[in-house]
Amino acid sequence: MYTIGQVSQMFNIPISTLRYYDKEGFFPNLKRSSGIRRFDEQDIEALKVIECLKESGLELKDVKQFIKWATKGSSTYKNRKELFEKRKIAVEQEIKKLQKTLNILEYKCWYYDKAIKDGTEDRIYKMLPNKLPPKIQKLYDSFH
Amino acid sequence: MYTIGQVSQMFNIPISTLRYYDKEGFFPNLKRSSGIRRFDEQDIEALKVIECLKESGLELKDVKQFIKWATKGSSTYKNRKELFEKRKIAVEQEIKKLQKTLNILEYKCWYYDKAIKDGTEDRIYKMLPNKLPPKIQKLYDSFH
DNA sequence: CCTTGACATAAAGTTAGGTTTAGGTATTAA
DNA sequence: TTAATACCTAAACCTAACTTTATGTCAAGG
Repeated sequence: MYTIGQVSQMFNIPISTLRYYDKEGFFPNLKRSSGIRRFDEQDIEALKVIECLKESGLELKDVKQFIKWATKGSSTYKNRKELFEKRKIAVEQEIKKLQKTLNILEYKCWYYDKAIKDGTEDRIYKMLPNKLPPKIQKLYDSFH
Repeated sequence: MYTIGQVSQMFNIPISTLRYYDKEGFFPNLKRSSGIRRFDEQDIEALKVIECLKESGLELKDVKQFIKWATKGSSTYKNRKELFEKRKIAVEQEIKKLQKTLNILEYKCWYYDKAIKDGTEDRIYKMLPNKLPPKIQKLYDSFH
């Protein structure tokens, strides 16, 4: 049995966050003695689940939904799988988008590196795209 | 010369967003005739810059800083490069984190796929980590 | 003359996931 | 006895990038 302060230390999560999770209903079985929260193994397990699902990029409302399904047992495996499947597709798209972003940034870095060396941007502006270094041209093409 | 409605259509950006950008000072040279905003080529160029920098994942306050530097000329190439360099490193880290997230999600998908096939999670719980399929074991190890 | 539509403003609302504040209780140590 | 801790609550605040709302101006068309 742990107090909120102990759980906070064990998981390195602010007390305010634990209270917030409680208020949001993430510890359906949390007990109290004379008003003070007492976290038992079940509550600690619930917290581990929250942490893990947050790690996988789920929003809290999805975590909540997942917990509901999990307490309903084996009839909800499909729902749970679909939840992760959807999130997986979203993450794959996020990664793709960030890789495009990275191309832009690498181009920008090259651009200003050259501007610094030349002392001016003029020579870059006058450069035809097909005269760019091959690697840079690839970057350039990837977002134009 | 364009009205706000025309610009909104040309760029597919809500009118409210354009007004917001204006209020935030992103169109330092925007003219008005009898109270109505008139966007000229310069303002359109400014908007293109905003769009491009937002594409590269910069926050509006960084976009603002960049514009300030850009109007100061060649003496700020270094500042501008550093801005992109920093953002580049941040994006690389975001991608790494998402790839870890993806590993968790792929594991979860495998897990529930198997639970659906078995009709129960029990057999997975009893499975030793070194008895997992090699690909799944790799995923599992990557976040444990 | 009246309505429609495009423009304008200021201020409040939205979202998520908390954090901070103000005020109160209960136990314990000096 | 009083001071320090650790706990409690409700409600306000935070960030970013907008969006919505309420209200108003102005010109053209029927």
